[in-house]
Amino acid sequence: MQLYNSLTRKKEEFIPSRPGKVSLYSCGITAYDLCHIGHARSAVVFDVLVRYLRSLGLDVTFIRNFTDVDDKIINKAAQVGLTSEEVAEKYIAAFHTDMDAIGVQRATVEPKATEHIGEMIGLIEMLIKKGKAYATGDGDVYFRVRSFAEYGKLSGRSVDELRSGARIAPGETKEDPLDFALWKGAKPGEPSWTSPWGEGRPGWHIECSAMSEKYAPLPLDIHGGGQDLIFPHHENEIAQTEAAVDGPFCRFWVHNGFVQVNSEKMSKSLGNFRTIRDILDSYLPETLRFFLIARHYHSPIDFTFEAMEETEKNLRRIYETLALASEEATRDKWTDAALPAEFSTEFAELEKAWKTSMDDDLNTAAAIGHINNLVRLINRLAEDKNARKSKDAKALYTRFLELMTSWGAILGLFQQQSADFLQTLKLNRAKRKNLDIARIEKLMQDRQKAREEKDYARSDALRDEMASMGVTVRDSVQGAVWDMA
RNA sequence: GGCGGCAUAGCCAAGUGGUAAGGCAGAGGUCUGCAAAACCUCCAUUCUCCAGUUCAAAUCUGGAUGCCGCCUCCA
Repeated sequence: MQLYNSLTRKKEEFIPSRPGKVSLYSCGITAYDLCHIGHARSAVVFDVLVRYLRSLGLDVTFIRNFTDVDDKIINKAAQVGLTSEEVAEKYIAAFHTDMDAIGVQRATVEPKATEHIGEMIGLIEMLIKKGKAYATGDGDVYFRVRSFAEYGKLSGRSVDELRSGARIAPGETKEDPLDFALWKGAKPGEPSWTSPWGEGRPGWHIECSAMSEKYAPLPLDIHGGGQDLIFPHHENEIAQTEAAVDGPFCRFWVHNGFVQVNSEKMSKSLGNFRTIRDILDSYLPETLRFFLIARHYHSPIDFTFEAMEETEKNLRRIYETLALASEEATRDKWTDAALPAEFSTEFAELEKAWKTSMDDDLNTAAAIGHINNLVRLINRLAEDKNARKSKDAKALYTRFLELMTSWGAILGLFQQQSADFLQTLKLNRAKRKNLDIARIEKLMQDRQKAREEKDYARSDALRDEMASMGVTVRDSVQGAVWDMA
């Protein structure tokens, strides 16, 4: 498959360096608050990538770390009267709860920074020995940016450009304003570990260098994260690891785009920060997941409730067709009537197109487009009075259900029983619209009675009453059902 | 100021040289007691604008305009 590599700025054929095996490291969260939908997007994107690579028969070692020692955690701990460990533990648990809800699978390894202090110290010592880092004497250790000639190759910046903006803050003892901390001397009350430079704690960037190297042979095949991590975090990881091991750190850098809210960057200061839990209060987890992968992972996406409503309608349409296909496929009698050739021809084309899209830089947006086309094809088949009952139609219904199951297992969608899902979705929407379900059920019964008595004036009046509540009624052979437009 | 990205229908959104996927909304039709759902037809001679390369450009090049991100913590 082709993947867009941020390092080379072009799409490249992805071939694992070790046949059949893939190492993928993705930057996880700093555990100091609830995850927002930006975290959800990043997690979902790499979850789909891992699932897809595995579906290709590759043995993927997926590493997603937790930063559990950091200024933000320390601040939060002081604010709420917990220890840093307690804060980190609480939000790691919240991460798992929320990510489980939206179908993000656990990584192969989920290392925590505090469990790898020894590895980090080892790496820092190696960098000092090579002249790439220096201790200041007051407990801090810095990476000597100018000593790494290729610094800036990922973010497209030159050291000279960066220098013009950087300053040494008062009290800092860096040699150069660009140098970044590998180790920070302990301040009173902060979590700290014993090191050759005294009590202290690691800098942020060194964690990922130490943990990726520990759990995967270098170079990594893929390193992922949000686009905002390109500079300085990923740039610094490259500098640290490559300076230490004198070899390449990672072959493919894959970065997901941002989630914006109403076209603005999501931030706490703007007050448009949306946690996963906020969204799941109103929408089903699968709707959020579908929203996140219905656009290409590389583009910024704009979160709006209108977009969620549209996504939900598309998802419902797909599940309606899954329900239809399941029902059609269980028909008792099948005929020998010939199926018009275009059904199977188009079906085969769409099946191929799905894989082509996924192979093209994980283009889930296009892949979902093909699923929608397949949905229409199945609906059209089920509309055809002759074709729908033919043995060939049975084969297509069955194949459709199989494909949706296997594709859905990659996308993390369409895994529920369609009837259950549709019922759950209906109740979810009814709740969101504050509908009185008991009253609707009563109106439905009254209307059914009126219809049986062929009192259409009354049944239509009852339907109008429901329509004014936003409820639509559908009559079928099995009886009347209600839903919302 | 420096670096990078984006600009496709009413809205969302695929499409990186061969003549515009898909979703939502909308119009007409089939079906239906009437509806709804589904299906069929229609809905961008055109991809922000200008110039260029090419037999051929939404796709490549140059320029203009607009929007966004990063350069400080950030998925």
